[in-house]
Amino acid sequence: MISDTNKTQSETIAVRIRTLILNGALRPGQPLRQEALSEQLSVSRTPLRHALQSLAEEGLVETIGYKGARVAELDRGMVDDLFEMRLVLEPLALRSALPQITKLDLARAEMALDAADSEEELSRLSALNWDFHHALYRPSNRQMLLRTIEQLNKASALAEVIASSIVVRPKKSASEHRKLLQACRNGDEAGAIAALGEHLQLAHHDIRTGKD
Amino acid sequence: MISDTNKTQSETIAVRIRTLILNGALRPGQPLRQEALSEQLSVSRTPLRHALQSLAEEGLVETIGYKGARVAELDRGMVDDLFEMRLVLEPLALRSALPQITKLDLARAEMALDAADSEEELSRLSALNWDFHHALYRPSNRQMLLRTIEQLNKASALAEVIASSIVVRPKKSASEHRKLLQACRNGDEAGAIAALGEHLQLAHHDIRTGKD
DNA sequence: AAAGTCGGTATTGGATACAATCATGATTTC
DNA sequence: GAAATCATGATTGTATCCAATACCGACTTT
Repeated sequence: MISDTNKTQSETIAVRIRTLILNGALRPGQPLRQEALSEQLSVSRTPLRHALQSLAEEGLVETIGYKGARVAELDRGMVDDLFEMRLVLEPLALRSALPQITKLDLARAEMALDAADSEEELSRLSALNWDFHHALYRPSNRQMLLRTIEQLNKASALAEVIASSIVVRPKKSASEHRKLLQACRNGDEAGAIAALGEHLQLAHHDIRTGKD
Repeated sequence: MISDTNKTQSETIAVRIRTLILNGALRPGQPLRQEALSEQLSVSRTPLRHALQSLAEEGLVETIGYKGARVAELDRGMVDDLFEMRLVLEPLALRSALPQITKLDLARAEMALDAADSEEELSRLSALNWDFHHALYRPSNRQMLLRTIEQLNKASALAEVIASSIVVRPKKSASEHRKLLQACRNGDEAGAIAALGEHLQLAHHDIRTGKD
């Protein structure tokens, strides 16, 4: 998607750490020592700190001044918040996008679903999950809305990891996604909105039950 | 509110830059040279870059790899997004907060309003504006929701600066705020929600018309 | 013996020096 | 003469070193 030419190390490092978190290698609550991480990832502490800050603003890690950074812990209330917000914002984006959606967008969404079917790694799975949703919302051309939704999706990905609901989710998620995609193809706005709402509520439910 | 003891310079610098932006000293689109800013604020470039990154994640500045940072420019579509999101999320927070709101919260909200009446500086005004809204939403104890709303409010503050609607807004805003506060005092949920919706729509309208 | 204080160590935040990247203008080539 | 290329300057990103702060244990004092 984005050219790798401007590979500012801070960003690549942020991606790698995000991967570690979403794969469960770094568990929620675990402290992130700068020196250890920097040598493990073979970079200086400077870009590492930038990456940690980025992830902090994303909500994946919590950082306290002079004390350090930890992988974020999301309690049930936070997860409820996340999905309640997604449940009102994402239909908004979808409704705005549908009239302007192109075959290319739909193809992109389908590609993400196909790739997800044969993907095992959790971080890539959640990335593909976002690719799918993003493909459907992007035609709305509403940057601010999409930005906020993206943040919520990333945080949701962490919630799924915490809930360990990823073992069962992908299969169910796939069929829900297909149904949503089909409705979009048919230009069935009401059906698409309904499918999206269902999908989000099911995901929320599975995360809640899988949690504790 | 928060103890100043942990005054990590990055944060204090971020506050100062945010102040400069919200006061109009740094206009949207204006490039932010690291070296110039660092010597102007009497700090090294290291904490300055952290501050810029924070502001970037907040949406007040845009940063492009290896090219630099600029004060963010918000077009009409972005402003529309901001207020559409606020219009659905803030009533959510208010409704959750009202049942648990205390006299202390109401007093805090009123303090913010009183202080705003005699405040001239734009950045402090927008800070007080957020203090007021925050006081009403905080009892909901919904961290994620509040976090998102706070981001949207900060971006809205920048939008007001761009629109230069601050000259007229405060007066109107004040009465709207008073009405909202009174409804909260009376435990009138429906009235409070309505007042909040009105307030947001009026603010949105004024920013749109004042813009271009 | 308990509580508070003082010092040592580990870890983070900041300053400076260096490398990588981008932009601008001159120069060369067709 | 126009376009492409290369070199030079400006600006950002990164590494290393130093300072500030927090954590922890021993010691003193009552």
